[in-house]
Amino acid sequence: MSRPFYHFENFEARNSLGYLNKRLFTLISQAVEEIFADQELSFVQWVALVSVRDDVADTCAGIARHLGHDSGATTRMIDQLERRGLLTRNRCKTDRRVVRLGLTAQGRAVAKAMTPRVMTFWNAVLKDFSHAETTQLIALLTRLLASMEREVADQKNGEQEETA
Amino acid sequence: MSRPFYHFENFEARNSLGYLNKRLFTLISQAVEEIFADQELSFVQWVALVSVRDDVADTCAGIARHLGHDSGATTRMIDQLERRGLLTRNRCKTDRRVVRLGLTAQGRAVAKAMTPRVMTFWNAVLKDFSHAETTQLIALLTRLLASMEREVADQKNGEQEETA
DNA sequence: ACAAAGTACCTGCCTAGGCAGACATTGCCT
DNA sequence: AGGCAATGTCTGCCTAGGCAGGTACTTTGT
Repeated sequence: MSRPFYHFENFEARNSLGYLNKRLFTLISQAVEEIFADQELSFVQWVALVSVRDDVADTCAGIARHLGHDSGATTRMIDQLERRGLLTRNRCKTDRRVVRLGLTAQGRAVAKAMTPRVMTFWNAVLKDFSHAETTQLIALLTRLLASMEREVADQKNGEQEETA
Repeated sequence: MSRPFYHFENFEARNSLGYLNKRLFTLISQAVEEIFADQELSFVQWVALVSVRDDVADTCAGIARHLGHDSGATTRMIDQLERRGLLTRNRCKTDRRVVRLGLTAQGRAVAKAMTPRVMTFWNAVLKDFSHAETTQLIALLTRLLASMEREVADQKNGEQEETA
């Protein structure tokens, strides 16, 4: 364990990863919802669509894990995508608990049409960043994410030991 | 404008700032709410408290801007903090639209008691990061935030021109 | 073979935050 | 002075997501 980074002198909002992340999340959400507004598609719905297309997740539970969401909320989100004909549900034959998701032709078309919009948006936001800087930012965030996942897992284990 | 960073080959979830930020936000929220659970305090309530204490914002509207939140939601959040005796509302004498916020002794105590918890948490998450890396991550995120704010402002101006 | 635990899905309930609208007050501009 | 936009605050209404519970199914352990 290295010397702690935060201490009472340097710990303030502008300097805090929590605050920066929260603020970024709010702004990104607003901007991205704007991008999808004419398709009445939300950011998480788009992530769900792309996840299914790219075989990252093909079940409700998988998408919920991927997004770090509640499985109940995910069911309802998928309901909407299904109702609008962007994807289909199919009860799995070999494991009858599972409902497998698949894109419809329309779902595929929407995902394809939206991708360049999102890319253009991000390239505009990143226009003053060198590729090296962007790459490094992504690398650091990826490490932070992994570290957070470990931390949350540890918290959970701690609780289980307490109750045991 | 530099060469665009994202193109069809490298644009995927694990690589996307939007996805990374969203995922981090979810995990950070869970972890931080956990930290405050015994005080029945949420992350945004804590930010509000600290904002008032440090003179970053002393009105509902100011806190709403600071957090990038809706002013209606902020009113209700402040209601809770007031009801629990952590801060007070005072109608401003010179500008009678404004309600000035101030911490109570209890609010000050809570803010003081929570700070080390949050610091400890972040230091644990960052234990595998050198100070140089953390500093750079914060710097990059700060630049990204500024860039996002410009982008959102531009979007808004664009809309206004359309309707005009 | 069978009980127990775990997993996937779905449903009601609750809360936080966004949006639109109302009101009071202030500042600006003619 | 008088109209009018802008600001701060607050209130209903709506939606998304968390939580708890219930059912169906599968896996694991005895």
